[in-house]
Amino acid sequence: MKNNLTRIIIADDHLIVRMGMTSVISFEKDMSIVGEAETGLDAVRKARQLKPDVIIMDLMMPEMNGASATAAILSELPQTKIIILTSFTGAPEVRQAVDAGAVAVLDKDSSQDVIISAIRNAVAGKSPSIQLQEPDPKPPEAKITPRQAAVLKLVAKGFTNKEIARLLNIGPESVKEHIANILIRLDASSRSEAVAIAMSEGWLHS
Amino acid sequence: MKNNLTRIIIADDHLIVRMGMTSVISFEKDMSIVGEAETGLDAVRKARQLKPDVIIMDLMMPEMNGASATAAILSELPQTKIIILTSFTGAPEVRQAVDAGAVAVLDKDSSQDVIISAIRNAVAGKSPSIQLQEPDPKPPEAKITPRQAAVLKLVAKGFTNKEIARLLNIGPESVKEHIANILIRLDASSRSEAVAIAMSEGWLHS
DNA sequence: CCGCCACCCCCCCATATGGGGGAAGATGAA
DNA sequence: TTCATCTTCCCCCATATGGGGGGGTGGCGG
Repeated sequence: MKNNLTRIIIADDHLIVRMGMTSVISFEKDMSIVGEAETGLDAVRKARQLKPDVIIMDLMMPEMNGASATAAILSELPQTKIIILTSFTGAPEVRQAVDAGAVAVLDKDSSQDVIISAIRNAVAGKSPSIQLQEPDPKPPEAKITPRQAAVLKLVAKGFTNKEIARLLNIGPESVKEHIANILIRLDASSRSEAVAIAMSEGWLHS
Repeated sequence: MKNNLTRIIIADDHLIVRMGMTSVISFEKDMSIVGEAETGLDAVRKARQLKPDVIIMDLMMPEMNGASATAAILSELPQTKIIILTSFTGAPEVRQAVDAGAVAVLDKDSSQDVIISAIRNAVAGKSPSIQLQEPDPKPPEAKITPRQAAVLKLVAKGFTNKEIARLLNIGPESVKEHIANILIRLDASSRSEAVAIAMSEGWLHS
């Protein structure tokens, strides 16, 4: 590592988060925040102007979300290391951002050490921090089986058992079976409550 | 105002937010952060120990949400000034927190000046910052009526129409009517889908 | 090997649900 | 006032749902 500073842009619509990030990074002598952005679009513009080494990017921002901004920036400045900052490493947008080329995913709960080392790993070219969101790829599976999850997703879309049966190419009785087991596992008394539980746990969506 | 420091607790599950808040407040010589909490329950305990003048409280926290924590703390230490910090001033929990006695609501986007003056207003007994969340009080009501929302919440808990009828002191036929209207308004084909839609829109929860 | 579990299918039946119709009061806007 | 909307309640009926029983397959680990 040369004596160069690691130049960082922090993109987040919350002032507090930007302040916090600045505060965290200010302890590191080899890092410097060269710019801030409040929206995804803003991040793209600032990246073009400042050509930073690292961008710490929030997922949920006005105008353009973090995943889209990541894709846009990397198409122009492919050497930029983009670290996604989110409060929800299980969110579906996280996968999009990673697919778009983000090198790491950081939970907003992360300790100072984790944040700093994620930045260092990013500039060093290592990107093992993506697994941060892999540890729990299937919390649903811990509670319900893949097949049950598939059924539940269709239930959430309002399909009847018969329709679900046709969509999954199984008999309606099997769908009943699956739903009965889902109700037991989730301790729900109806498919509606099961949907509510699953959504509040963040399963479903796709 | 005496020469006393304003003693502040910051309650937020995100380290970054706590760092940011600390950073913002560190510029003010008459304010001091005496404690941090990562959950609502933690906030209650810390408040009991430290008896701060002001608590800056996030709404969305593990174990206990900010609104409940606000109520719990004020029941014990009514003189405490609690300022709600949220990324979503339109959220339904905001109203609960205000009802529970929070003196102000701050958006996480707020500038340093706004945050600091909100704290000063709080300790001075003025609380004009609550109107921040009035602009859009009822996004759900735009789609479904209050009564329908009440019914839908109970549907999400798995109650049958009959049970909902008893809980709301109305006839089961009325519940059917409400649900039928909900299905029309949300363009859903079953109560399960209605629950899924409502939850994905962020209405429900409470 | 055998038990366990996911997955599939079939029967039964009581109840819940969704959809159709109509009606009435209360409120508030046109 | 008339009109729309919300709320409450009533009738009808076909279907979906939830719960119970039974059966079968295949895989995985003790």
